[in-house]
Amino acid sequence: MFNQTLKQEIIQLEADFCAALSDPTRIFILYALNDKPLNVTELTHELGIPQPSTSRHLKILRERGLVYTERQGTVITYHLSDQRIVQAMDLLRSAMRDRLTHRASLITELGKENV
Amino acid sequence: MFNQTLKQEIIQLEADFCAALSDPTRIFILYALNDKPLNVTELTHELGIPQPSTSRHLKILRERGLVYTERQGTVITYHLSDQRIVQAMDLLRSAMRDRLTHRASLITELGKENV
DNA sequence: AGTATATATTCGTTCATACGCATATAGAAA
DNA sequence: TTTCTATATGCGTATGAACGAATATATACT
Repeated sequence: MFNQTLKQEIIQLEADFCAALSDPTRIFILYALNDKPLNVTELTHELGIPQPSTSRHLKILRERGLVYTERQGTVITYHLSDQRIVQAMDLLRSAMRDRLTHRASLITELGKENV
Repeated sequence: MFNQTLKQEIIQLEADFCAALSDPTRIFILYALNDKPLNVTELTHELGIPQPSTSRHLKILRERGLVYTERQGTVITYHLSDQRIVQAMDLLRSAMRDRLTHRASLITELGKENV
């Protein structure tokens, strides 16, 4: 009962975390920040989208703790909060790649059979 | 141009992958399947939700390649397709845990200051 | 063919999310 | 205070996801 509820809450947090990752723009942002910290203006140029869009995506990443900020005057620099986030993305990416490779080989085999 | 488009498509795939993970029920399913393969009826009982809901969540996981199926008669058993999926989730979970721990310690510090 | 069980799909609704556009706030400098 | 730059937020809309309830499909068995 208590543990059950706790477990559900943790899984909900995990789902929220993943929801933050389920948008191409935000994934791009995370990889960019993994390279080096950037401020909103720099990110906006990298992304080629309106500045308000960048800010809104950053807000989501910030609220869920994937990034943190550092202020110098009016400029706010965003940092990736944890290396493990990108490590996890890389794991998913490699699993995805293997899946596509496997599917491709199935199609190749299918082609041979249909000759 | 080509590489740019390709990169965007890969990131989109990655986002779809993460979207599959951004639901508590599906996370629960993945952890359950990591334990051992289960059929739809078994999963439905584990989850305590209507069977059609289970099927719909499984469809999403299946379409994105996170799970695969094996049929014996009328029974369809679902398997986790790749260990790295759960590994990635565990990485995110640990990053999340550290973030919460850190936040908790900040609150503790704040408490001391306010005495 | 007829029935029973396992799994999948459809429909309608409700709720969340993303975006464009405009505007608001915050800090720095004159 | 005014102005400039950097960043954030509000509003309206359009698109997508989740769910309950009902129903459809598929396989096995008689």
